[in-house]
Amino acid sequence: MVFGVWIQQVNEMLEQKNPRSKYRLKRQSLPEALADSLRERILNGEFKEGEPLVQEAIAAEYECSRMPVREAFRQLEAAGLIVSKIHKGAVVTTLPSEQIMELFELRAMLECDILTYALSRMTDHHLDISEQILEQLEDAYHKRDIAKVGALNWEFHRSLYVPADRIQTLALIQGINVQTDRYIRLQLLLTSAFEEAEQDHRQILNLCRSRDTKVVEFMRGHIIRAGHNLLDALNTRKMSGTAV
Amino acid sequence: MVFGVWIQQVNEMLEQKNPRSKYRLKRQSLPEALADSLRERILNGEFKEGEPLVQEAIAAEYECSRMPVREAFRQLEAAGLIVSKIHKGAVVTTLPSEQIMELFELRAMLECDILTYALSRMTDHHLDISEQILEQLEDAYHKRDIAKVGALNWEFHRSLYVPADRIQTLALIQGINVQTDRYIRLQLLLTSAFEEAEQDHRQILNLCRSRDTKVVEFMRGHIIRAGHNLLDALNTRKMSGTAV
DNA sequence: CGACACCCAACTGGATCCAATCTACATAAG
DNA sequence: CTTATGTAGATTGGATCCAGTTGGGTGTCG
Repeated sequence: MVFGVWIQQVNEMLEQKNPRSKYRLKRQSLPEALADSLRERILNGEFKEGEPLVQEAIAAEYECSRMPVREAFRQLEAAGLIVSKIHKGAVVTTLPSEQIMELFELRAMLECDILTYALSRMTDHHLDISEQILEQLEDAYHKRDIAKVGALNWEFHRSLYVPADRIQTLALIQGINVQTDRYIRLQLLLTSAFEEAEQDHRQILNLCRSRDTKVVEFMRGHIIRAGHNLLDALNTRKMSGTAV
Repeated sequence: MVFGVWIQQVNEMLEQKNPRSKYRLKRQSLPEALADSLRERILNGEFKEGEPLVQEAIAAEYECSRMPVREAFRQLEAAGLIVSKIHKGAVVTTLPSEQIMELFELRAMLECDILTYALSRMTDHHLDISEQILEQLEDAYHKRDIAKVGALNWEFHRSLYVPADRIQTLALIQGINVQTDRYIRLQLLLTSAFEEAEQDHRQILNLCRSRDTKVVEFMRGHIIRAGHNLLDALNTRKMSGTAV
């Protein structure tokens, strides 16, 4: 299970609720920082599917020894981003398309569930924050900043779920989103199908503002459609024989 | 997210489907073996909630250096069984009861979903395997072998879901089950409420044999009830002031 | 008597070194 | 010419060593 580390993050977020000290400095060990950086690079497609990750090369890049790299690899492996075989090294995970769709279906199920909880607990303050994120997201999208769009897309979804106060569910969803993000960012490169998602987001926020329970089913459609669009994009890419 | 490592396991299982070589020797590195062993010990309650895990002590126990221990810790942390703070070491995770119930609710949702997929694909062969596991489970239960009951309980559930061929979902469920197992085993020590679950299991298997879709809702009740029973047991224990 | 500073022991974090294993290429036998 | 085998380079796995941080205990000063 990939979500232990997210639980910790979520917990840290929630600790901020009672802001005994306003300033929290985030301290992370080198392996964690490395894992963050490598995760981002995988998500951005810098390391492509099936590409081997060599410990020594990474260590050299970050100017550290191989040890923290090894620990970071364990984290990424637990997150499902890489698989490592004994004495043969690590490679970036490759998912068959059925499993990609399965991930989107899982997201649909879990995110609809948590959204139901969240809807009745949302305050206007929550919604303002979501709107703020959405504006940043739209901005990033128009600037074609893929990495930022990927990150903010999740931030927006997440902001809608926080009021539910369902820590385990949120951690689980975050773990799945990390995986789907890879493909969403890939899709952003390939197609312009994200336009549609942009409009969905506005609609979702509006429905939330009026506390309309129809938003749950709309969200399900939003996620499932995103999955289908992605698979279409991947298939046409495969058809046209473009290299990864 | 905790489920990357499970995905690998599940994939290895499925690889056996095309048995190019009948004999597969499982080779795991020391960190993996350590993680397995430590996970089992945490699940069995040998390391209790909040108890610190000292790298050096573990390393001495297993007669190895601290390095594989550190990597094993990363895995356990990703699985949500321990949390480690920088320069302060690792402690066994403590979950508030709302989060425990949340885990059971997640299981209910995910396991019902996958069971729906599995039901239409089950063969008699699958069911025979499940029955076999169930018999072992009943046997272990009558012998009061807590660890074995915990493991076989999951094996039984799992065997019902395998036909669904939903790898990601199964991996996710497995990750959650690892966490709930801790408390299920604790409950086995405290109460005799598992009798009820035993009968449930027979009922579930019978409904599966007749491919009755009512089994899905029955499963939901089975899991949710297990969660409630567990919380009751935990509360009465807390009331009576018994130490962990 | 209490508060603050300092110091020391225990532990974790990271680097370097050595051993085990895999891959690829070359070489030899059929 | 094909296939099997042996060997060298590369890469991972594990152990040992050193540095940095934490927390508690002691001593000193107000």
